[in-house]
Amino acid sequence: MTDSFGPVLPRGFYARPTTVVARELLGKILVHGAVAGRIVETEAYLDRDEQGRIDLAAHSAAGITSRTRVIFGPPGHAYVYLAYGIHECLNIVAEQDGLPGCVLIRALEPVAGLELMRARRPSAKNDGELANGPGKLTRAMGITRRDYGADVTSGELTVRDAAAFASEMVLETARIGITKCVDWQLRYLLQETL
DNA sequence: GTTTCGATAGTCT
DNA sequence: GACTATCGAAACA
Repeated sequence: MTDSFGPVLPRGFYARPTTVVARELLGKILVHGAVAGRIVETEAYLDRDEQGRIDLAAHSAAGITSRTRVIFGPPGHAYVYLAYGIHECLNIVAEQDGLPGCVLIRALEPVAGLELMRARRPSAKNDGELANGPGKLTRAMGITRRDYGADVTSGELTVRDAAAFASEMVLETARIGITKCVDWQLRYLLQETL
């Protein structure tokens, strides 16, 4: 990859526990073609928690289907699904091949290709609203179900390493928009320290 | 400013 | 046949 966005994260980055991958994806740069954004919010969707309880909020809890199969496959691939019949959402598969686990990318700070993002997101009132939600960021970045299963360690859609955040801290909260396992603290966000 | 609600189609039961 | 890992417009305060 010979562009200005920095080194692509290797497969090994993703072949770790989902919670670790979710936390460490914060601050990294998601690149799709000429557009890029800094990841500032993620959620982990697990197989089981530390006490062995099944994560019933995870799509993989339904088992291997045509939709969920990529979640059980090798790490570092994109799981894109349609939410509420309208919005496409991007996840990145974690854990070793054969084990389910993925990280929902919930929000980005636009970094490059702002003009294109604005054109794709006409309802955004300012640049902060271009990608501040899982359905919004896929729209802004041009990510669709065509990217289902895409390898994010090479090609058009990649995640790049970035300098560690200095003035921000990681906040852990409950996940959004689910009805099962609502108290699990698996949402990670970057917050400015004041 | 906050709350409510409809849109809309793929997936699973 | 029911449900959904969301969004944005409209209604209200």
